Amino acid sequence: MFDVVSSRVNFPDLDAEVLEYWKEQEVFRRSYDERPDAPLFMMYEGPPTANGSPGIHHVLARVFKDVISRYRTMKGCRVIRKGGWDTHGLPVELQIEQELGLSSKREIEEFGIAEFNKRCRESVFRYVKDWEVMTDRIGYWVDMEDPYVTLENNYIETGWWILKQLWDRGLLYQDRRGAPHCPRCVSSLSSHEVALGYRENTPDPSTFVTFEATEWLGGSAPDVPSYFLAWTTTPWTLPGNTALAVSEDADYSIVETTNNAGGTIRMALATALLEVLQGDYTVTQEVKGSELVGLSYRPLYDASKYGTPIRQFIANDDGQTSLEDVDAYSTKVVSADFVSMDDGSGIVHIAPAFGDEDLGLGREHHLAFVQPVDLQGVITGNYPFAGKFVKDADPEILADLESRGLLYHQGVYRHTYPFCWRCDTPLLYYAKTSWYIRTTAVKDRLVGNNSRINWYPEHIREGRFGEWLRNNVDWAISRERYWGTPIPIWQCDECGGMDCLGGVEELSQRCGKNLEDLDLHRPYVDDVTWPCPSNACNGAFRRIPEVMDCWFDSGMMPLAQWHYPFENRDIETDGRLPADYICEAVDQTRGWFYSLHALSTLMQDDIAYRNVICLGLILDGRGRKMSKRLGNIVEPDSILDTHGADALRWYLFTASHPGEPRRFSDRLVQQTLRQVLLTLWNVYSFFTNYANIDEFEPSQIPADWRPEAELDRWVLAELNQLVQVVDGHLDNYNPTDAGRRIAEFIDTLSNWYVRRSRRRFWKSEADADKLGAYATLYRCLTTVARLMAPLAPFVSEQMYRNLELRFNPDAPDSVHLTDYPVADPSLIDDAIMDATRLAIRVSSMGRAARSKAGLKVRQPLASVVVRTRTPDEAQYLDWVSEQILEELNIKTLRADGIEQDLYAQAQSAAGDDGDSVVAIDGYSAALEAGYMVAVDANITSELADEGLARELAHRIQNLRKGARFEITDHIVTYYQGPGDVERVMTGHRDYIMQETLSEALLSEPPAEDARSETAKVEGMEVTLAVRRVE
RNA sequence: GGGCCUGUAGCUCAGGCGGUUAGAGCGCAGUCCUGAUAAGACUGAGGUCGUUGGUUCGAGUCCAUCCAGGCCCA
Repeated sequence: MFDVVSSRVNFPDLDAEVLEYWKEQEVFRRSYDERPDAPLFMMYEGPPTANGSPGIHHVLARVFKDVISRYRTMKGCRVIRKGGWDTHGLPVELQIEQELGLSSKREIEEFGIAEFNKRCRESVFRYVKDWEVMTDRIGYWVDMEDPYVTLENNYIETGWWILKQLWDRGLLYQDRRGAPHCPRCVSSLSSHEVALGYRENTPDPSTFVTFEATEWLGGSAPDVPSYFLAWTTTPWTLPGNTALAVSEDADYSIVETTNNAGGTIRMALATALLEVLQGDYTVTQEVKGSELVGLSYRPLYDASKYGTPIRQFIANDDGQTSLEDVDAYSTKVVSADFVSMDDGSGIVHIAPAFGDEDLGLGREHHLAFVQPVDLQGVITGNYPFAGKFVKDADPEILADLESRGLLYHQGVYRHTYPFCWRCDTPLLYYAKTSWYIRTTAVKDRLVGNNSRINWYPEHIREGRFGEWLRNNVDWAISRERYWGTPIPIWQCDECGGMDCLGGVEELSQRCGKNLEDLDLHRPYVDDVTWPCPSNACNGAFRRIPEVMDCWFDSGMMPLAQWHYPFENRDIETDGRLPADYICEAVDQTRGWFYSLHALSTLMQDDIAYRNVICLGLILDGRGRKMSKRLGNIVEPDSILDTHGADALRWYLFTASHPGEPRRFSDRLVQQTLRQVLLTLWNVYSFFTNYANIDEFEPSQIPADWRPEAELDRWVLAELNQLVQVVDGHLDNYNPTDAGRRIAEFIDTLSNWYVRRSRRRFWKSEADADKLGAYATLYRCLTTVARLMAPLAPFVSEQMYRNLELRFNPDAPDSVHLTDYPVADPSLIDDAIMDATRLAIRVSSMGRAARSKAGLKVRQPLASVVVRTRTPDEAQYLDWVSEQILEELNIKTLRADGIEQDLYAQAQSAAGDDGDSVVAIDGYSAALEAGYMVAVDANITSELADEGLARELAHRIQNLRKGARFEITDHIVTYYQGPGDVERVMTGHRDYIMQETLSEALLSEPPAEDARSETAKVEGMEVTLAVRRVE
């Protein structure tokens, strides 16, 4: 006997039962422990930061990771999926800063780095429990008992080893760059972090400033005051100006105009941008940018007069440049290729201490370097506006220039500007030293290796990711912060000598102490020092203060999760490198996808992953991005508690293709549940109910059984084709189309196979046809359960256990330990699939024809005429006529040539209206795409009686149902009504008794204990009643 | 400003190489069917397939332009 399956199912309860079963049976562990020789399939878990509760977008990534892993397991692989936690980084620090009420680095240091980092460490695991519960609940199988954790010493040590390799190869270097800098956090931000904080329509001063020329075209000093007109949105950088840049090939104009005081002046600016001039002017000369190059001008603020040190880029012997102190500086016009002719004046103010392009230009032309702003964004020196925060200094600088007649024009410019995503402070571009990995050295390999990665969707490879790689710049890996992997570089505080350490043992040797038990984090690692080994030097080696970008942490997980090379050296060859599969959302293109790719190209010159699904964003029901700020984040819990995990998973898989953004709402999940899972469940419930009544058991199916009945052959053809298609889709990392195809099959199975086969299950005799029906439906259900197991692991497990495991103690304990179904091509028969599709279509049209003519299906009709489009189809029609006649409740299918005639009549009656139903010649005819189905609208009294008999049987059935009788209960039926009822009850006695399991039809008032109902039936008042026979 | 993606019914989505009258589900209105079904069937309303051009005998599909939205980057 099968377990009784109620059609009322509570999926969340079912989930809990299955989870319990998996736990008892240790199914997940066994899915890899019990197949030591199976080929490996590596899934890398992109580590989440557990410093917040998981949201629905985390569920999305996790179920996509899971579905492929489960599929590969069923295909016979041993799937390694080690969990991981990302535990370092600014987000963690920010949270603790807020909790402690700290607002600057100074306050953190006063509070104490040791205690601060201790709080960071604790906070990271605060939400781990939530994550574990969610992960379990959605059926994501990942090893959470032995995860990799980026804060562990072993993990950090692998990072040190990697940096040491790069150091030895000259790929790790320190450089001064213009980097986005947050003056509140006093730290550079990575490009990834900058991206989080762009804000549109930020107003900034649009400032046109004049720089007075000390030399003019022709060489001598000008006779009238002459200026270069430059534009900036950051007046606070003007004290740092040491050059002006023009575009060599562009046209520039010298114009004559009057200044505010009414005097005549000359100005140079780009011809293309003359429109920025305010009043009347005359163009006196046109020149190329190249002719302006080399001309000198007076700085707006001569640094030597305002107490700001002056340095200058000097060429070294090795072709590099260094900054050296100088007493004075000259300022001149240089050429640069980045000068825009779209806005400004075509002459760009250059301050090497700030922008990165400016810095580059400074190096190239050996410009002076003036830095009048400190890292907190405060103006230094003795400028009139010294001591102010840069943005507050802006108006004062403008006023000062105005008073000196050097401000040509000012307005407001709205543009997109980056703010610190943590604290909303506007970022400053600030030239300072950072550590870099020279990824540009392997740029060609980055691009080349990328071509070997299978991206889903494919366009990411050459599009977003390829574009990013082709524009690769060196990776800034240092952060002037506290909670992160410390950079293992020590420097002598006297002579500046440097050393990079590649492991704890190496460090122990260097300092002469056993550091095995040292916490490798700050501040402890900062206490490790040793005397400078250089003979002439009395200094000490101290660690540089920076920690690493946490993207480096996650990018090194392929090696660090195994503590390579200190342990597990065999990962080089045993298939654990590279990953077969990773999956994250598209925002990881420049995050984890890149850091994995960059590090494996640098370290192994190989790809880090073979296949990657890049998920689109998950949007709310109105199509907006989910964010804490908008408060539209959907909590997975409420969805899981109402609809269960499979419904949520199924929805996420099938709603749209992985790369597309997807809208999410409770309603859509519920729709999925009803349409797919509930439909399947009801087929399953139907099957088990009747199988139990008939005492059918799987062992009754002969080993060499083949389907004979048309319906069976058809549905098994569909099933085997489904297996082929679904297997292909999953093999191709496409759960979306796999799920959609399964859903289609479930719909067909329920609404045609079972619908048309019901009588075969009901009938009392146990013949070969009935066994065939059971064997067929059994096979469909068990196969579908396995097919959908990777997508909907809970319901498929439940079905598997009841349908298969229960009867076969030798079967694997879980559907997830079974083999994925393999199609039997010999059962795939295109002809029968086409024929049945025709039957479904004709039936649909027949229903339309009946409906239009008011002929309800319960009323039998004499005949139907069908016109098909091709002779092949006429053949098929013959084949499936029985299905059609039964479905439409019609006696005969006429195929005596009448169809052509009727079709012509119907067409002319329909006129221009292509698809329609028309009444012609006693028929009601439906037309559609060249087909016609015409039903005979004539109802003889004999047919009418038969219809009434069915109507009465139907009413009796409803009474049975209302009285909650078992399907197999026998009854006595009472009836009272006019002569028509009496006649039909007598004339169709056998039919009605058989349909309703009545032992007697009594024309008398019902017994007291009978369930009774009086109603109008086709205009007649009829009383019907049923009583169960014990 | 640059790159990538997306625009098909009120909503969510299908529409292999261009080819009869562009489809499904949900929702709405109505009718019907049902002893598996919280389901299902039928009818109806709802589409200038984002715009404008082009290629073609023929374009939702191919090309170009523009518009709108999204993501990423400046």
